[in-house]
Amino acid sequence: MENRQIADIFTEIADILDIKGDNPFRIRSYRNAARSVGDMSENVAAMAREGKDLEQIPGIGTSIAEKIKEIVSTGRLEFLDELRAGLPRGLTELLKIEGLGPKKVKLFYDNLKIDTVDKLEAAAREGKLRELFRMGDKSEENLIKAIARYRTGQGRFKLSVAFEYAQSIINYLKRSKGVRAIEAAGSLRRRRETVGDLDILAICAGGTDIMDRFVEYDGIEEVLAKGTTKSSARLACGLQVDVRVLPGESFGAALQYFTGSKEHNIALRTRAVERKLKISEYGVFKGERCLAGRREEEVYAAVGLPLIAPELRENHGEIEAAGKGKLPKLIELSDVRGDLQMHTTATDGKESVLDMALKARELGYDYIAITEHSKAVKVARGLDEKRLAKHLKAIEKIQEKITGLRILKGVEVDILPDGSLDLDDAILKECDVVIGAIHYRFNLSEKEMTRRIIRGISNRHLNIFGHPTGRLILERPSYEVDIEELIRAAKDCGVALEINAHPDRLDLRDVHVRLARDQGVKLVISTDAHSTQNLEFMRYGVFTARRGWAEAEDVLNTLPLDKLLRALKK
DNA sequence: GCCGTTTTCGGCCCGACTGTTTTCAGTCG
Repeated sequence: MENRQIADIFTEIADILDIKGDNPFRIRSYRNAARSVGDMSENVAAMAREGKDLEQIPGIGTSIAEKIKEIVSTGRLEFLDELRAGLPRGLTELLKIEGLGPKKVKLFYDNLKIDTVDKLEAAAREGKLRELFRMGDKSEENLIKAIARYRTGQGRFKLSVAFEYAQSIINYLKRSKGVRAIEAAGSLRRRRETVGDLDILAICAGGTDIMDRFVEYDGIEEVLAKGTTKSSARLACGLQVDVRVLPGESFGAALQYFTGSKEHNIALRTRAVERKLKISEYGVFKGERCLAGRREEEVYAAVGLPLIAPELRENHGEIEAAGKGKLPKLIELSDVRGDLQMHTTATDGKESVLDMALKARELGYDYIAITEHSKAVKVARGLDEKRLAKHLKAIEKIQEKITGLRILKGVEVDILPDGSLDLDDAILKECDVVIGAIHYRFNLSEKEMTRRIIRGISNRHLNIFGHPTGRLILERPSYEVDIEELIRAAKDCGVALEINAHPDRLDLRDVHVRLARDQGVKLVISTDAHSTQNLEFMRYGVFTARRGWAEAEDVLNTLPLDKLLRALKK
């Protein structure tokens, strides 16, 4: 059983209790438990079966631990069944509609027996909702719009997409009167792989026109709210953008607050309360007196902590680590000295080996590896042994034409369904870098897939396992694989795991990076570039590595060339 | 329902905006 399934059960419990108007703190406990389990890299069901102490998991106490055991052993939870019996199933779905919370869902259900999105829409269109307590025609109108958005399923956006919108809006807003500083906060600043909305913070002098200017931004489809300190709008692409204006003396506190995550902030504020302080988006206060707020560092310092990098702010142990001076020294983009996966016109890349090399040199790299597909990847015209041999010779020729950059001879060889490799050892031996990867037959059972991969990476010529889970963000889930067993096997085989930096992949993902790192498995960050432009994806891989607490020394392609080559040897 | 280096009971983060009111509940982040 996946952690996600267990988390979903607790979320449903929280939703139902919410609608019933239960104790809000009890509800929060279930939501915390859902998040905690959902974010775990270790399989909770397996932990339960092995008799491990579930109460060690943050947010899990006696009662919820018991419920997890029940779910794992019976596949059901009596408590949830009882809760469900009292309410129609569609009610919790209504909570997903923006602007609809538990109170209104209950109001609509109690008065009009509304328990589906369709019934809600019909009631709104017929003007029946406006007769209810504290409802009006405006509320109905907004609900109809929110239902339309819910139906088109606009949710989260890939980090790279959100990044580009944020940059464009910030450049536009910078030209407003009186803007002194402007920065994006939120999950974008934490570099989460997907972003739900943009939070843009600005310091402005008096008489600013930033909000007037913001609502005129030509990508905006609908203005949701407009005030002097906060405005919200939805772009045509569906992305919501919040802009907040703050006084300079609060900017650090606001940046801290709006960067989140919510869970990190709750933990930080709790720490403040223990010190008789209060943290809000305006500063750190002792009674009425403001102790800090201008800079983010001051906010953390006020509660006795060093600055915590935004990528770590998930309440995944970073506050404890900071308190003990044990924060990792996170890898930086400038630590990366080369890129170890890319494709050229020899297979499905768009540009030549020389063009890729020149661009890489421009980026300041010491080395790259050219790693074409093997023959199993037919759509990419993958190379067989003979064509690869010729290609390796061609790379040597091109190396003669370029100085200041080493072009490593590589290949991305497919691991076939039986775990054998798609190319003979004799040719793999000629390569400086051999990446193993999976590109087809994703539908094996977890057991078969894990066995396939472990057999594949056991090949003595294989150095790196590429895009280890095969997922495409928001498009395709990972194939089924026992990631912990895979990580152990990578360690045993001396194989590095790739953080594929392509913004559609980011694979390994953050929590698995951390798990691998904790086990002492080496990582590489590669762009999987299919064009010179794609080489700039490296930053997304570095973001992911940082979210996984990785330091430069965990990542092989921060090494100088000679050390890298030694490290790749098995 | 969870949690604890002052605690096993009594807390649990904090503020802005909307839409409905004429002082505030609900929702969001």
